[in-house]
Amino acid sequence: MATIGDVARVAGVSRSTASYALSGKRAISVDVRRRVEDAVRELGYTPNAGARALATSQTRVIGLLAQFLEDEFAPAMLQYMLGVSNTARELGYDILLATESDGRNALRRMTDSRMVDGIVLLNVAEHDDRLPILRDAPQPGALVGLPADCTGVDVFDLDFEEAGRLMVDHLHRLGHRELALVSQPEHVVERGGAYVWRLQNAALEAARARGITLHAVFAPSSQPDVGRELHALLDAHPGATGLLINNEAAAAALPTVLHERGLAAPADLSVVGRYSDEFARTFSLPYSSIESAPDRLGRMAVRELVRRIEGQAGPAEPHVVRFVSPELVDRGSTDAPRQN
Amino acid sequence: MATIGDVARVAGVSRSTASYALSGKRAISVDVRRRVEDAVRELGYTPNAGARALATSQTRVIGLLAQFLEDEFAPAMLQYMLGVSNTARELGYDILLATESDGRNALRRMTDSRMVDGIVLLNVAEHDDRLPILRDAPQPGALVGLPADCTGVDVFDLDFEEAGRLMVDHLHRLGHRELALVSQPEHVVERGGAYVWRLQNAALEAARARGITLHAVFAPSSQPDVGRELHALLDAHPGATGLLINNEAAAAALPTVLHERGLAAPADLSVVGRYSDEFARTFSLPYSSIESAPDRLGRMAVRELVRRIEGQAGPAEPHVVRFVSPELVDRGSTDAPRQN
DNA sequence: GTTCGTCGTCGAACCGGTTCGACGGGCTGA
DNA sequence: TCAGCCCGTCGAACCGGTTCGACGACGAAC
Repeated sequence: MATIGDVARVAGVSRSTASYALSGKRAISVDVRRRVEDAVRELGYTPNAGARALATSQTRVIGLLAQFLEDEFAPAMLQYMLGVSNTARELGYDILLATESDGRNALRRMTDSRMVDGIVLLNVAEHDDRLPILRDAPQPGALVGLPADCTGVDVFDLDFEEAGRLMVDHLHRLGHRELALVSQPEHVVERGGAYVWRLQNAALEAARARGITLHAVFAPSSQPDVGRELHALLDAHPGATGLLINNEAAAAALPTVLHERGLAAPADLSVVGRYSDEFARTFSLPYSSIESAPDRLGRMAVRELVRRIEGQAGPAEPHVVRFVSPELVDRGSTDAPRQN
Repeated sequence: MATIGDVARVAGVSRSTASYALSGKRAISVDVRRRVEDAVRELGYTPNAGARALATSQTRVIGLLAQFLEDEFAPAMLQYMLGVSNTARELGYDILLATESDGRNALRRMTDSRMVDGIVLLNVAEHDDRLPILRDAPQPGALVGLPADCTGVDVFDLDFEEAGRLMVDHLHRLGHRELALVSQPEHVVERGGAYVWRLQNAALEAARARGITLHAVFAPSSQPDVGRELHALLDAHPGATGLLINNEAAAAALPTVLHERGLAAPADLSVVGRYSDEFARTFSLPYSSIESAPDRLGRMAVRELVRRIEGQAGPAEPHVVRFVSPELVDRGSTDAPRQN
């Protein structure tokens, strides 16, 4: 494999001159520059990443910590990963991926050994045990998901409160007076999935403010259990005319459940979900939904992270907490409640 | 950040001694070893990955090239990635992930700059344009998917021929005499997705050998188009009593389609798919299927790759082409055809 | 005709590890 | 008692880049 020394020899210059010719950090005569470039082509020279990292303390790699937990719906996760990965590439960074369940270990490994210039954390819990480690690390970090304490990192998330209000408002405006909200399973909440609460509390608050009923339940995030839970929910609240779904697995199971009960949306039941458009397409979900914008969030996180890595963000520029406003994608699954 | 020089100073030894104490490559007195270990703990020392890579020409990173093409069903892809990633970690390797559509570029970047010790290629096409690059690279490569030319790499794939035969045999034995096979969309084939052909040809051959009819069609891999295509297929072949699905998107769409037509499996139609158990769970698919074993294939590929990286495979040990035997997971969606 | 500044290049040092050869001290065996 | 060997340690070189300071040549300004 060719080194910069080989390039220098072929071009008939010193190593440092070859380096400057390639980086452009000092003036170089056109003649020499051309000879160096020719040598690079001739030898098929590519700089050794390790050596460069050692010399510059920059790796041009971003660490991506994704956890695929038992009770998480993997296809939803994938889209965040792709948003991060594709944006990183556009900005000239590669992705070092950790999927292991012990995120703390992975994080420490990446940051301590300086394999990465920055870190993106997905699926951040309210009291995420990776955060203290990330704060102590010399590399900057960006999160997708809102923890209780945002100091020292840039944070991006959907505005789940607004999403909850939006769902309730939308159905209230159509005339619904009794709704049911299906959230992620309870242990996701216990583990610190605060977004579940954020949406649910805001929805309950909005319902109270408008004087309507909202039944809030947790449902499993695995098939086929979640289907059973949906049946139970509909049995328990025959008066509910609107369904809010903040649980990807439940959304995926709903078409079958409705079919089994001989119900149609919106004729018999209005339905609003919270998932991405891509997800809706993959699962053929015909329900209006709040776009959760995983690609956009991943993109925002990487953009800000790179800004910080490259120091365009001033040395002590304050950290950012940014919420994406929920948008309702109308797929025609809501209507005025049936009169009976 | 502490370096090995710091460790050495605190322990009162030379840098080389500290290094040997940690690597164990030379005999070290217990006293010195203890002092070095104490210093490591005290300083929180972790070796710098770039420096180590430079010195040893080993990065302990594996490059993973996954392509998420327009017409590919992403959730199916994810499972291969997880199989690779988790196995790599178990063996002490990290994953450098490339999801960009230009796999050639990503591959060249990783190998030329020596960011990785080896490469795993997912979703390998018959004449994959990444292969020539991989063969020229100094790092070993392992593939998931069977190309026309396997020289210079280790190859792992499901035995799609056997899978095709197995599907046909299974339904033939139950008494079916007219079947339909739904494959991936035609341009997946054109792009080089040879596994589509492999299964289809073997299925056609088996059908001919047994004197039964097999209608083979391509279907889109996106929702909701694939549903429409399934309806068209069932309209066109009312006499078909068995359905073979070699198309994840079609499998995901099938429950809805059957519902819409008022059909049940296996009462009205026997169904056999080809997808992973994990996939079946995610999409609540109640159909018997040939396990495509993505996690197992990913695992096998990484195992062999690491063996080769670490030189336990003899210097010129011949490369491996290994097929996973298909296994039919019975979910009760097949039965004798309805007499009418 | 000096002097000064700029341009282009080079040598050397450095980043943080690993590894080879050398070397002193203690032990063993003849 | 001395040669020879092994054990434990050290210094130096190396991996392949980048970057700093120095320096010669040349043109412009006085």
